[in-house]
Amino acid sequence: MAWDTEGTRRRLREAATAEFAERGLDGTTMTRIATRAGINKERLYSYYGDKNALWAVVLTDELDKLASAVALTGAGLDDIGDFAGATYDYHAAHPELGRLLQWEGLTRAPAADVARRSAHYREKVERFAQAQRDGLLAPGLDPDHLCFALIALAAWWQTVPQLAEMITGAGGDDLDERARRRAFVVEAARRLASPKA
Amino acid sequence: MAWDTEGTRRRLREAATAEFAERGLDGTTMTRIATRAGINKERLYSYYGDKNALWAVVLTDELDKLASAVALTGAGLDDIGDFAGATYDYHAAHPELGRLLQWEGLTRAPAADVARRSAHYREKVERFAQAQRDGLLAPGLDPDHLCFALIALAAWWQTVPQLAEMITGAGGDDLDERARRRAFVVEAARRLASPKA
DNA sequence: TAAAACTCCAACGGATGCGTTGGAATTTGA
DNA sequence: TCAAATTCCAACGCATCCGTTGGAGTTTTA
Repeated sequence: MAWDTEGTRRRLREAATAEFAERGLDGTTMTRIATRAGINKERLYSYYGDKNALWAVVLTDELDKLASAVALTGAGLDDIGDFAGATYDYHAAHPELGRLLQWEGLTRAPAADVARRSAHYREKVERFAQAQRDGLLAPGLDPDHLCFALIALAAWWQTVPQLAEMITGAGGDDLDERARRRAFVVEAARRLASPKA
Repeated sequence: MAWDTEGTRRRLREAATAEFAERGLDGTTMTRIATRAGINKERLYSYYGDKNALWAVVLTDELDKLASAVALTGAGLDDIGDFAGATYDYHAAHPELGRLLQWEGLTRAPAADVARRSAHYREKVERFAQAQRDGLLAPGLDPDHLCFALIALAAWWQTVPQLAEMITGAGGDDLDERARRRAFVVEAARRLASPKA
């Protein structure tokens, strides 16, 4: 059997991503990661250093995936709805990233990649502002707050799934409920941003 | 010095609330709680059992405080706005609750006090449904999803403060920004629920 | 063929945390 | 006055985890 060092690295990284998303930095043990990957613990340390370094690698990787995933194309009402829907879809399909960011936020650690993420969001806000000036979106709403609210609508479900289940009576694994939630998110985004009313 | 068992209980509970909100269930140590309260660890165990039981007590307490601070009186458009505003105010003034709920959301443990919390929310949802039938709220929106979205709008700021700061460019300790956020939440809630449009 | 790189395995030292225990003060109430 | 309750203190047994180490196979490369 030929060596596959890159495969070993990848399997370790994937196992670490899953474990970190599941249990956070504190709750994850290096032994569990190695066992999950089916690789010896010694390899884990020799490739990735200590636990904190591994955490940084995992988070940076997932942020890169996010950066190249969701885009805001136009700035009309339809685009707003699409954006909210796509964001909801991404979080529903990739709950690991949301969970990783939550763990990061709760541990009061300085957020990773602040500059790039800030620029990313400011570009979206500026697009909203322009759309407002063009009369495509409701005037009187702060575009930054609107942007933030759209993300809230899309991400809140994954953030407090227990609360979502208590209120709706169904879990996020229920496909029908998931579709209803998505439809609500899109409709709510449109109502929020609509220039009428 | 006279005994003050109730004070001892309270100090332990308050210390536990602060520590749990700060570090979560796993990250918190019983020794830290006792030290923070200035009370011996043995008292902590004799009063509250083990760590999980203490966690449940803390969470139930904080949810009770929220429930008695934020009431949904009527079901008209103004009441919806007031409800959203009051919820925002409470979370802004008591960020611990949001953090506790977030920790709970991240640990896959079954939520504490599910029955009572579910009943509490279902009562609100039912009120929304009735208001819809009366034509006071927008038809076509699932009342449970609407209820969930209102909480999202109010709580999301405290949940991901780093994200809020990246998007708005100001922190939650900025009083002007805080007022703008509150105004946005109230307005957004009204736009969401409004029967017009 | 020989050296270098990769992998597995078992076990260690040090640290931390949970929950408990035994003992000794102090205060309360009968 | 005396028993019960409250508090503090120090330490224990047990478990877990981190990060490392020494040794032994296997595969590649030179």
